[in-house]
Amino acid sequence: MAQISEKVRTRFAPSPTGFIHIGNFRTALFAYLFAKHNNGVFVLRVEDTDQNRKVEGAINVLLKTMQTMGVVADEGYYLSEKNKVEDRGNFGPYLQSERLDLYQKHIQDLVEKGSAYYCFCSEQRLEDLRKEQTALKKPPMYDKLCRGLSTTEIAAKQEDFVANGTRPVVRFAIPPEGVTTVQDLIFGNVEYENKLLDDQVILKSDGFPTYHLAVVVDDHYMQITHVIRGDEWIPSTPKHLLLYKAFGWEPPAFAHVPLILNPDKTKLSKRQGDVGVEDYLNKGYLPEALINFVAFLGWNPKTEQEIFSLAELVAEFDLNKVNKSPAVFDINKLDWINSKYIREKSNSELAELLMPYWVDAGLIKQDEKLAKEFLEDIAGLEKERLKKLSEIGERTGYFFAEPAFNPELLAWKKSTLADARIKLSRVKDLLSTIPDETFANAKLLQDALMAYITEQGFDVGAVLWPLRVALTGQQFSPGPAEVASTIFVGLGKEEIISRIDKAISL
RNA sequence: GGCGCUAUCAUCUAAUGGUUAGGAUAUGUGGUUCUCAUCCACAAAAUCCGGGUUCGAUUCCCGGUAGCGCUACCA
Repeated sequence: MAQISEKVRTRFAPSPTGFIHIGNFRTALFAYLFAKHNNGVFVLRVEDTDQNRKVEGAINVLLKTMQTMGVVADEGYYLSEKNKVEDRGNFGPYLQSERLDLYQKHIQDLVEKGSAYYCFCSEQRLEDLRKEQTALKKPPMYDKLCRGLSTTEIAAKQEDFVANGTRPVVRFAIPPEGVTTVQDLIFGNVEYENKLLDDQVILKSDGFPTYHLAVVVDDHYMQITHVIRGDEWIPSTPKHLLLYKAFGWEPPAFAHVPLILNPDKTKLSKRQGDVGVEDYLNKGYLPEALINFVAFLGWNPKTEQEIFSLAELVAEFDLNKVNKSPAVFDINKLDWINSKYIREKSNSELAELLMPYWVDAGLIKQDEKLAKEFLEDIAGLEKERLKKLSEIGERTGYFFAEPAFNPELLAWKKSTLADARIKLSRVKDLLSTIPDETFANAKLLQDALMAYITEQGFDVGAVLWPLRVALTGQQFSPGPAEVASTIFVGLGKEEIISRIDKAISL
């Protein structure tokens, strides 16, 4: 067991697949929070033992995502200031494919101790065996055929393999009897009968170790004190424990985190929407919102506070408060949290965040220079309406191009189109008497408008509705004074007058 | 098939051997309002089923059911 005085070391060990699954990210976040809460170290190591699944440039993407999320490793891989993949720490290399010698040495060690053995069975035999077992409704397991091979038999088979240019795999010899108990910080004790555990392959024929061997060796040498990982690993944990025992090592503490589910309660998968952290980032969910949301899937502080910064999470996080039951990923709640964070941004921060989405929507050209003030004003108007950044395009098109709309829309529900036109021309007259300083301030402009409406004894809606539609072409939008003031700032008073003229003559 | 895990409103969850089972999101209604959004108020909404233990079980135990995970030379 980990001593209290020992420095906590946790790790995130993704495979380089090119994106970070939201469930993996949450696990990484928990590992990070736990380490930081205990003044420990958070390590990032890359598990690339499956050469078939290797994706070019994946580590870069991975680190970039971690960095924008603000969850950066103290040790292992990180992204340098020049966006280069670098590593740091005393327990490297942090890429498993660069640690092959270490694994092979330990596998050899196990073979010599009799805790592991060469297996010469062909894939065909293994497949047939599995089919047969399944047909008989028996659990598919390796039948340990090679476990009893004599030294001379092994030598002979080795020779055949060498002649064919192939290599045998190595399997871990599970003790035939006894019970292995996983003591999990979240799930409690889970018992497994050894005889039900399969003799797992630990060295593949391509010379790479499997996950099971590599994870144990690495966690040991990297001095990981708490293995925090997804709960799909619980069933393999007894094998890992037995491996620690075979090596004569003290195992770390384990904390398995429950899964994240689709709304239909299946394991969160690509088929039912986005699963990559990158996907959500691209849609305009803010990193802090994503972190806040994901942290609350399976964990909560047991108070009524729901909005937490990363620093607050570090202060509050406690593995004891992690639930055992899986949680459904509820996009509505994410939207709500995201909109809360959007509202907390300053107009200028928000305008900057919004820029790529305006470009994306074709409203602003890549290197087009627009008045900062204009964009900030627009950002301010939309701030409390946006659920995610990507919505900005469809909401603000009228600021960048004259709106086209059906004239019928000009008619307020309690009035008529003809009346709308009359009101618009009256408003136009009024606006020509209003000084620029008033235009520049939405509040003052609103006051001026209201004063006029009251003085004339008009219905408020009979004036504001058509004016708003004339300016925006939209059924729903921010108020006319706010919009007019923003148009004034970005496009000038003439644009306002021209839109009103246009609406009158439509 | 085997092994394992899980089970409170639609969703995220709180709480408890005795409570009107609490909050949040989403939903609905009303207020504010030219519209939308915000904001405010209100409403509807849950302890999977069956046994046991107990004066009393949503809570503890057992069984069932359901869901999920694992069952690879993938992680």
